Amino acid sequence: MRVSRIQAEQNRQTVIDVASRLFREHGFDGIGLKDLMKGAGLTQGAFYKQFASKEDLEALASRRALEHASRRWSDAAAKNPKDPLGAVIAFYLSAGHREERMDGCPVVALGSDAARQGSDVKASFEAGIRQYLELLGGWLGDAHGEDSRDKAMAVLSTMVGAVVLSRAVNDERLSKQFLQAAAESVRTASRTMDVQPGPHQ
Amino acid sequence: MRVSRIQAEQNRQTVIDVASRLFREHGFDGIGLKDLMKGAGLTQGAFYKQFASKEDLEALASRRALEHASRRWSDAAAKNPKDPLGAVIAFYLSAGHREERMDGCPVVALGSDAARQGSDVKASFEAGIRQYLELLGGWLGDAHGEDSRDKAMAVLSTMVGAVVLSRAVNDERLSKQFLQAAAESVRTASRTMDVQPGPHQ
DNA sequence: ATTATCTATAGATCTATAGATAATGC
DNA sequence: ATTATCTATAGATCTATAGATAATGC
Repeated sequence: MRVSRIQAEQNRQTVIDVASRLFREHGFDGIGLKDLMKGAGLTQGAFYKQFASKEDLEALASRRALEHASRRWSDAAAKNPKDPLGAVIAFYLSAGHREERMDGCPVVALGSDAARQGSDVKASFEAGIRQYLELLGGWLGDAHGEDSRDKAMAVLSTMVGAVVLSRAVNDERLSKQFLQAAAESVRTASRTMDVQPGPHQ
Repeated sequence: MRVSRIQAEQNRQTVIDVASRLFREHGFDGIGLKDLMKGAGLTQGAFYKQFASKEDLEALASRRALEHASRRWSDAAAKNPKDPLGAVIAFYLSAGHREERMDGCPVVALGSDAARQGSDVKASFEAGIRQYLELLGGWLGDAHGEDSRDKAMAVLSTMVGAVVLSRAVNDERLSKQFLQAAAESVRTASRTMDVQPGPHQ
């Protein structure tokens, strides 16, 4: 029954990957250890040799999910260096992203849940959110410092909120409108920054 | 053990009120029927004479929570008719609202959870969200129709996203910045509307 | 007679632990 | 000898139902 240390480590990574997807799909409280382990091809008994508790895995899986998410932003930006923000908006505020809860942004999928969790889970979210902000700040006119950071925070808020709202309603038309209105608003806000240095300095 | 029809109806309403708060605090999956009923001073056995299922109560409690929330917006606006949007922003994007998960905006507290629920819960959210939009639209320059609706959707997205993000991080400073940056952004967006009719029309 | 609520329970599931097993790593 | 995983289980909790009880409503 025992496997090699390398295999064990790979199993551990698989569990984290699987959990990062299944937590997004079902919520932290919506899926049990048995099904999480089954998703990685293991049984529940193997869990506690790898993780201290379910909460431990929640924090690790959140970190993993947010790392993937910000890498996705970087990748989209790299493919469209002329308009990195536009590239990110194009997929983030799309119906496709709205539908892929399991692989989509973890802030949208688990943001309400994260607010109820302990500081380990929140630390994972905070690290990922800071990464989002760093990327956005770089695309929103980098000379202004404070100002571009505030703008990045407002833009991230708009993006996250729009997808949360688009997933919380039944009406496809209304749902789509949230995504489109947010995209329009973010584009306008970023253009305003380019043209006009703003009140600060 | 039997109570009057009037008392029974009041008990039912109490259960819905209690659930609207406890679901926001713990999530739909984070609290059981036993504790929900105990919160209303009843036992679990009384539940199924009043509600068809837990999901049924989830939908009713969501509707109740959103009704209270949009009434709170109306009340804040009524107390400050010169600047209704400013009044709503002042409490919605405050540290106080961030802390009161149990009584705060249900879209923030349960938005991620709602995305995983059935169409009854989503219908409750949709109705409440439409009410939010109607209020916002009225405060964002009413002559433009389509345009003010898009603006309302973007503003609501920013507000919801900012509070979700402010609750998902440990760092108080970062958390507060999300609220402040969103407030600044929404104020700017609403001012832009007043001064300038926009590209449409 | 009806019925809102109670106690009790069925049956499933949850997190976590214990002990067995079999392959690794020394 | 160590240990990653397995089966099995403890003890708690979950949703939902059954039957008893006692007060209402006719």
